[in-house]
Amino acid sequence: MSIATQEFHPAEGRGSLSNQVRDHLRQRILRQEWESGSKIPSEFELVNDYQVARVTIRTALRSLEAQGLIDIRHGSGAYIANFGTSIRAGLQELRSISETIKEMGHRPGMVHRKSEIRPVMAGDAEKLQIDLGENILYLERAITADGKVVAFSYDTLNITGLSQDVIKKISSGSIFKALAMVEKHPVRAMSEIHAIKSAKIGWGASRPPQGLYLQLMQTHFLRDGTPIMTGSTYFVEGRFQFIIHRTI
Amino acid sequence: MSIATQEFHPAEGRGSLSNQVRDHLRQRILRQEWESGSKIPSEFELVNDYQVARVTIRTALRSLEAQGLIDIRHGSGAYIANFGTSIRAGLQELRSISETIKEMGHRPGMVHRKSEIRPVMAGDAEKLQIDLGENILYLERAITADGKVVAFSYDTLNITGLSQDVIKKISSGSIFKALAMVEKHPVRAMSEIHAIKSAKIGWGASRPPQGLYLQLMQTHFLRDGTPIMTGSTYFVEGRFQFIIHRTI
DNA sequence: GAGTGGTCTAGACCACCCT
DNA sequence: GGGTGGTCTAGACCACTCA
Repeated sequence: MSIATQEFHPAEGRGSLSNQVRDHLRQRILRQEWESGSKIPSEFELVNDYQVARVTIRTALRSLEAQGLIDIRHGSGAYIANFGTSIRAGLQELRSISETIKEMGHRPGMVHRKSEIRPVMAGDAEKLQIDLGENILYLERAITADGKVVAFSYDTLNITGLSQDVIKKISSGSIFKALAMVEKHPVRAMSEIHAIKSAKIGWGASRPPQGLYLQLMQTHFLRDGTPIMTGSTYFVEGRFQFIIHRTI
Repeated sequence: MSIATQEFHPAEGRGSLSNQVRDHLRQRILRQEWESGSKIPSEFELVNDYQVARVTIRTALRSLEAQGLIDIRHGSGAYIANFGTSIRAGLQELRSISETIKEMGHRPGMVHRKSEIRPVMAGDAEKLQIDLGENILYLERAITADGKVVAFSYDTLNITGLSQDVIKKISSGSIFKALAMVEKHPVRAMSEIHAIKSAKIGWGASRPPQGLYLQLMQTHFLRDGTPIMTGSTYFVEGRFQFIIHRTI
């Protein structure tokens, strides 16, 4: 009948309505409002609860299915999927890694190893659509869960137009949060996926001995299509479960 | 104005209308009806050309964007993306690998190394939702492009209810084609993605010396939700370009 | 300001599951 | 046959781009 655990208040500037519904439902799922394997309310019930069109509910549900959180069965309903305690992420969704780690019940962390402003290199200049010689911000970071490294990230940011204050925040804290402050939230990314084994990637004590990673080579874009960041994130094989729901 | 290169005839049994439109547009793109970087017709023009609703056109275009074939810019239009000659595949789309290789202008091939009927093992029984002791079809295949191996595949098929004839076809030719004959087309798959390095994977002369692969551990499902096949495909790192379009 | 893509709505019809 | 998901339509309004 009613929306449990917490009210739903569609808000300005929090993304599309369907994404707001999706995020609300995701929280309800991750807080275990429904047991694993059990059925969530039907689309018609959700339409009533959230007071939105059915297509909007469906878009949200499809997205949750792509994240591996629910399993939709034609003519029957949508069921909570099994997703133990491993940190699971749907690949087609652009989300903060730290946010995902937190939602999955682990303690996220971030260690900045290097952050420097220097002229852009040729390949990155093309990807960021800026002129050679312009300054960029280069970052090397490690992302941790419960103190253990899950990924190493090497990124190049287009900082033209950003204030010193914002650049400082990016260099020390969360990139996404700092960019959000100045309305420069990345909304999409094109990624290439590779397997890589190298002893040159990463640093520190919790660097995996075998040096095996799932590499996401990506460029992030703002709403207006401007590239804002390009680089590679190396996920330590086995510490992060990437899933993908494939359809015809 | 009109639909170039070839007529569009929506047909029964060829999937949803939006997928038919998507496939028709994909062919037009891959046949280079438009130059790289140039603009394709607007949504309103396509609505007129294909005589379908705008939402249907949009669904098709979004799918092509996810495949990395076009680049959609708000307020401006959809443009043909750059995708050289490398074999590129969008991960979220469930397609025949051979079909993708062919469409990208290469010569696909398949080498069956092993195919045997034997009792199912514990892990696979659970994934295929069948009882322990039931017979399955186990396959080991190599997928080639221009004679060079791009992937090794180890799969277990649920063959309950399949005729000897169909099983024989599966064992020697294309799984998808054989299953399509008996209306058992897989329509979706849940995949886990891993990086793996192992000398035990693959066989033959064109096995990569470094043994580095992108592993897709997947289970395929029929339209009614029944699992039909489970297994792993190991893509030789560097010979297949997997991309993914990520959005908020 | 005209053109274009982004999103949402309300309603319709169909296919499928279950009892 | 009633409930549920899958798809499509027609129309609306908004945000963005570009001349």
